[in-house]
Amino acid sequence: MSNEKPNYFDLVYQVVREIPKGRVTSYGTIANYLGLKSGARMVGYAMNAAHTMSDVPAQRVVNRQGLLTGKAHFETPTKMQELLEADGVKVENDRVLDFEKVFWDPEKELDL
DNA sequence: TCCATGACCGCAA
DNA sequence: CTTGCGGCCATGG
Repeated sequence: MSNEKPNYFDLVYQVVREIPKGRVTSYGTIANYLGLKSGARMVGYAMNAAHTMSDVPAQRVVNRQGLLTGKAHFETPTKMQELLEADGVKVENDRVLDFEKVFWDPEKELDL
């Protein structure tokens, strides 16, 4: 029988893990890359579960505006910003600076 | 088993 | 220009 259980969570983790250091992406971008046009919500939900994973840099995943919407879900509300700055991404007022420059598009950069 | 919510995004009025 | 609503999958009570 086809046990094809497409765990979208796992798919999201895989993409997030491929995010290069110093780069960030958005939920919708990942969702779109996986084929979930409007499944951005589930991507964010997957990040919530990603807390149990250590290989999933959820701090590199922000919303479409570059706002650290999920910073409140980290160990500390400032942990996300700290991690991003540690990666070389500058954050100001819970927002990623030069978001367009650090933006990472899997379809363009990972698509080989 | 059913209902409601969630780290979102896109479109319409 | 701003505001409001629907849609996607999964989890919890």
